[in-house]
Amino acid sequence: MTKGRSATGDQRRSQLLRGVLDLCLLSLIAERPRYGFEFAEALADAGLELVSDGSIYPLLARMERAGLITSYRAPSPSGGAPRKYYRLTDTGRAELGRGRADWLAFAGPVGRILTATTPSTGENTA
Amino acid sequence: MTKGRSATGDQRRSQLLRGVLDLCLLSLIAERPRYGFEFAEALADAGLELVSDGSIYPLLARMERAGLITSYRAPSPSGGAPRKYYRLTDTGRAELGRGRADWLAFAGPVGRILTATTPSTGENTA
DNA sequence: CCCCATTGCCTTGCGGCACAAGGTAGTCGT
DNA sequence: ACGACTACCTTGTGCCGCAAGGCAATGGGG
Repeated sequence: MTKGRSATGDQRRSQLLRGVLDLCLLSLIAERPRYGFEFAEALADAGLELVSDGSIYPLLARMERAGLITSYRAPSPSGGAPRKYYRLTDTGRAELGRGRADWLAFAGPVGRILTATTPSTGENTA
Repeated sequence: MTKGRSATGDQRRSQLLRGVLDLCLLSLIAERPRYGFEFAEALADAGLELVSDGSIYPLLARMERAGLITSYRAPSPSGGAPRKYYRLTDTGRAELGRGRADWLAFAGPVGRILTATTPSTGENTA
């Protein structure tokens, strides 16, 4: 119990990921070609430890179908099944640009709303 | 002619709202008691013009059922149907505090991922 | 008085998506 | 051969924002 995130916290994080997880993957691919297992690790490195591969693979498939990314296979250097690497298309790069703008246009106002109030736990003057 | 936002952009914004819309409402209520119609307006003022009342009322009902807020009715000063005002409970205030922390712990890493990449592939969007 | 515009609240059906759990396949050490 | 590990993919579930539409109360005009 000490270690785990609260159930409600986990649930909120799941919801928060929506609409932005695809952009994160796109952004990570933009740096260099990546394969599935890498993403969860990279996201955890960035501070988002919660993303399960059951969310990532379907999303990658969707994005490939949408023409945002392409894939190719390569043998795993560490032994095991071959990896499936993804890289960006021009369409994907454009989408990433739009998405970044959308995120900024969203996170700004939200942050303002959430911090604009007096965050005191004191009594309200109702 | 499109009226400004693209369909895909609207959809992303819908997804982005998840997990944070309840916190925004909570935060707005924390300032002072509010009624339904006010929220869409307040969110638009903050820069989020997209939220429809079909999202807000069910959410308010859910939060009331969860014990985060309470409601009372008061006649409308501008004529028309009576308003239903909401105010925070202690539980709601606690949830708001937790939510703010969750948001910060989420928005930070995401912003870092989305801006950390070197957009070296070709042009720079300066 | 009746009608209707305005204000305000609520419901239904829909669709997208993260997730948990489980399954498949390739490679290696023993 | 067998298990362990790496890696990829699928299914079922539940949440929640949204569009569209409907109900209730108030007040003004014909």
